[in-house]
Amino acid sequence: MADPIRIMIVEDHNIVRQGLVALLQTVSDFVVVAEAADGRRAVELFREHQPDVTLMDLRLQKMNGVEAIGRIRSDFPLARIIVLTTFDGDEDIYRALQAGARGYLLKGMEGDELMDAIRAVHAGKSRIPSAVAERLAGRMSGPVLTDRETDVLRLIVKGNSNKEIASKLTITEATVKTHVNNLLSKLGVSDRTQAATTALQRGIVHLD
Amino acid sequence: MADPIRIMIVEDHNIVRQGLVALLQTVSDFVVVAEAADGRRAVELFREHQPDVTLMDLRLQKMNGVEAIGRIRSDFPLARIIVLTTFDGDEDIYRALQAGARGYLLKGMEGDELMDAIRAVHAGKSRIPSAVAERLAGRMSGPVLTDRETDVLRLIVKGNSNKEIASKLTITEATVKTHVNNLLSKLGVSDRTQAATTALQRGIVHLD
DNA sequence: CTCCTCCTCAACCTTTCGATGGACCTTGGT
DNA sequence: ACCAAGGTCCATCGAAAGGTTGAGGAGGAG
Repeated sequence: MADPIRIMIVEDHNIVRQGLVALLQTVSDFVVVAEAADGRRAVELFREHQPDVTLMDLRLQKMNGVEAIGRIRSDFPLARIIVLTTFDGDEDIYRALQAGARGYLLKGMEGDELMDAIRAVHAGKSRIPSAVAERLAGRMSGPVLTDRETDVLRLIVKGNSNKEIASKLTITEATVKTHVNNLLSKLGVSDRTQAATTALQRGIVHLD
Repeated sequence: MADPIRIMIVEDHNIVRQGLVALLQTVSDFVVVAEAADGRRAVELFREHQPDVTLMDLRLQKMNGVEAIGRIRSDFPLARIIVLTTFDGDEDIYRALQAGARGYLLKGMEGDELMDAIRAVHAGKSRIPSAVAERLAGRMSGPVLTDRETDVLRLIVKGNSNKEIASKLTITEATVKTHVNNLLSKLGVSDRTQAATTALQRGIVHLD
């Protein structure tokens, strides 16, 4: 038999992570060599163990999954990382793949698919389920928010008025209104409350 | 050795559920007798297997966890159910305990605590971590939204204007404004967008 | 019965939003 | 060098939202 696949698991919910470990240990050619509960620790442990495949959730303490992927890949460009998350919205999928993830799995999938994906990614392939790929395509076709618009959107979600946004970005309220207008049309909604909820739904911003 | 504790797991994410099963199987006096991926199935399987302890997530397809708990407890008042979730906000904790849950655990806790909780609840005790209990106390002290206010809040989160809300509830816009005003002061916010985001954060309503 | 809460509605006023049109500037392609 | 495009910026105006006060009816608790 070939060498086992050495796996690192990055997941902030202890019970879930321990469950994943137990699940993967039931497969003879998998061995979990490291576990991390947050992004910073993930980067450290990757350096130390250099696992064959890394399973990474995106919502993490201290450093989010996307940033952790980026840092790991900048040190180890061949790192094979699979995102394993509970669908955080189109935007997160896109950013994770941009950062260098080779696979993107949803926790709702079957354990078998997880095993397959680990083997596939370990063999140098990538693994994007069609359901995820479709969302990605949708994101591509849709309009992309500019940096400034994203700034404004983030402040809207936090409950700021246009005046407050203007103050925080040191621009006039009129300018904020322009950005808000562009946001609304790009997001396909008609007011800021809808903008906030769809931004959360699509994962463009998060509540912390 | 005593009889093993017969456990049912209700969790919509397959991978997480299978991980939990694998984790619990590592303990000799636990045996997982049923698994459900949604609330309806949970009620069916409880009838069929009548497990000693049920681990239940709250965010489920077809029937949410709170409703499933209520139905199970109406048929089996002695059912011992532990909520195992990723903190959905104060409101869900309250509703789950109201519905008859004996324990409320967060997925971020250690596996040991899960095992302890299962044994404690099986022995007829209850298990509410202090972190959860504090939030519960906070909820108690805070003002409680009326039914109508909750209706309005739900429609606000969906992005409806006051006029649209009035139409959908078949009341006048003036009345809607009254409810909105009461909502804002009860939630301690100053506009509807903040109301929407804090409602999501506190788990009073959910995005689907 | 009476008190209290909730739901309902109205009038009035102030502030905020959203829509529109146009300015300047940088960037990349011709 | 040019100009086309997109991003950021700003002003004005009508519409919507929020604040305030007041008030009537229905239903439950004491």
